[in-house]
Amino acid sequence: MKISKRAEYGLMAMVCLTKNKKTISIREISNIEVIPYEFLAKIFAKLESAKLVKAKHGANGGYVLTKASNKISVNDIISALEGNKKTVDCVCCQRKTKCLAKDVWAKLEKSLNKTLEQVKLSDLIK
Amino acid sequence: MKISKRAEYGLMAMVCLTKNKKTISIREISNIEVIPYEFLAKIFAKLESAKLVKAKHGANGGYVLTKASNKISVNDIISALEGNKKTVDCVCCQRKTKCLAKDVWAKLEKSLNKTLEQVKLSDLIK
DNA sequence: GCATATCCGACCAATTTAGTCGGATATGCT
DNA sequence: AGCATATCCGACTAAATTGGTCGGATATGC
Repeated sequence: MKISKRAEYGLMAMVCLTKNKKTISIREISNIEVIPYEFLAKIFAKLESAKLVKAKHGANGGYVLTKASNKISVNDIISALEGNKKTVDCVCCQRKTKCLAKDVWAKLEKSLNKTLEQVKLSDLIK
Repeated sequence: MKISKRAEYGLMAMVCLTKNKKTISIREISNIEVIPYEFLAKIFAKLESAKLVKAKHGANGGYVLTKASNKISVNDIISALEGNKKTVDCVCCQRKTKCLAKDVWAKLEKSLNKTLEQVKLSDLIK
């Protein structure tokens, strides 16, 4: 039950992006936040395919947010970066044994999403 | 952001224990729930040191709950079994960079605990 | 056309997770 | 007492995941 470095770095980078407003390159973010460059590049690839950021190739290029920072939630970012969507894929369910444990995991995931949904990027730069 | 098999099996086993009321051996639970015996034994070792179950050695031995099933929450079980207490140990905090991300993780953990705390073992056998 | 960017996939090392094995210890039953 | 049945305990291992690296292709501004 741990958040990955990928997600953690991703959030840091997104906050960094929010602060800057302008296009900023991975190289710069990598320097500012002390995140391994290549790793950060992969993170941004995912953020882009989730349409949270937009790339600009070539010199003076980099990334910008696609939306206003108060329209992007932490949940958007985490879900884009965490590979495993489900917190549990319940073994007992696969077995067709009636099991209320499933409901616990569903509830857990729901409350998790809700909590992260409430926090917007704009809340993190104050 | 995934619950471990250890925790999942642990919850299943605890539900099993709740249903039975009497002392039941790991071997039996292992058969009923189709959980590898040796692995389950290790899970129960942890549950015991968290004082959620009590062991009885020797023939006709096994485990029993130490408390009423409505006094044991899913959170008790999960925390006993999940090694990593913190969902994130924030890199930016170690760097003394002011960072509001930390608050997000704290909030996340809090809501997680709260959600799991609300569900008692007794709720899962209805 | 060159420097600066993103893009993309293969690769790798360290850690964690899930599971195994062997044996010690405790206890009920005949 | 002796045996079967339990928990207990630590070392070990295989597979998966995570965090990170490398090389090169593609796009763009100056």
